[in-house]
Amino acid sequence: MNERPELTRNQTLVLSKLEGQEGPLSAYQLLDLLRDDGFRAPLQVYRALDKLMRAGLVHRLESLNAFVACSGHAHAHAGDVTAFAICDQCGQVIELSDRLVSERLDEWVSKTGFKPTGAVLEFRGACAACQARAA
Amino acid sequence: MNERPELTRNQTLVLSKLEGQEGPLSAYQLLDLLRDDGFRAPLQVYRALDKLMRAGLVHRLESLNAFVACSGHAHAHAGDVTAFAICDQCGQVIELSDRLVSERLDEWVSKTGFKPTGAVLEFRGACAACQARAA
DNA sequence: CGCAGTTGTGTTATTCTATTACGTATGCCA
DNA sequence: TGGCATACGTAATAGAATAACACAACTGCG
Ligand SMILES: [Zn+2]
Ligand SMILES: [Zn+2]
Ligand SMILES: [Zn+2]
Ligand SMILES: [Zn+2]
Repeated sequence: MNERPELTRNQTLVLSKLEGQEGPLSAYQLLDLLRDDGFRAPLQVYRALDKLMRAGLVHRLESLNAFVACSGHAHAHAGDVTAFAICDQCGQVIELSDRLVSERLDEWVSKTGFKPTGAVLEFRGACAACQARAA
Repeated sequence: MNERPELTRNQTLVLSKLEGQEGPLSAYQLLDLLRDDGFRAPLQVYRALDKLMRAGLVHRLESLNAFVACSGHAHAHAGDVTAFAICDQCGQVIELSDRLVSERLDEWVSKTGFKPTGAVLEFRGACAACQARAA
């Protein structure tokens, strides 16, 4: 479905930093992590992120102004909305995708006459591990 | 439920600008609109917005970095999640709130063990009027 | 081959968004 | 009166994203 396109050096570097990370990273955090690899300006990061997002390999978290590597198994979300559960304690992000939920949400919103083309669905709270830790 | 607290002059000014507007406004747009009323610095806007958001009178749209006056009738959303349908053509924002949808979403997310305390739900697309106009 | 079109790059500067820090004023209540 | 909470004004700074310009590499094509 979403064949991994050829990635350039910069794109590969950005993606690998995101993949080697539990939680999301901001563009400027990425920049700092990539200084040793020759990155000098924000635009180098943003351009790579842009490509990676269009390829579906990276997601942007609007409520954090940060980016995370896609964790969808075999790249599940084809057309379905993707939701994110962001733990405010440990920063971990869980990616959720479900055909049925997508359809129900679409239906709900469409009732108003609105025709959605995209959605931002981000839940904030505590992941299972952090709840256990707090108990 | 959410009795309107006493609002100060600055808070009243910010709220009235938002209420007299079809779509959302950024903090800096608000600042510009309020120069004649003596506003000089972003912080004056942000502080007022902060209070207004905590009072539930204003919402922040994460995907736009902008703010909109609450349009909930009689202040419906007490505990329920609020979703926003943002028209990318005309900028109008529709506020959606539904007990059943809230519960279903909560259920869905909770299945992973995640315990949500808040949510950002923003749909992008075209409102009914703009679809008609495009047809 | 020569050349246009596309994509990626590097650099600088600028814009837009949000917060920190510091000082002041005001009302409330012990 | 003194302490506390809330709001205010201003300046400086941090953080996020884009605009503008120039160059390199690759592709497809006449
Ligand atoms: Zn994904
Ligand atoms: Zn956690
Ligand atoms: Zn509302
Ligand atoms: Zn519209």
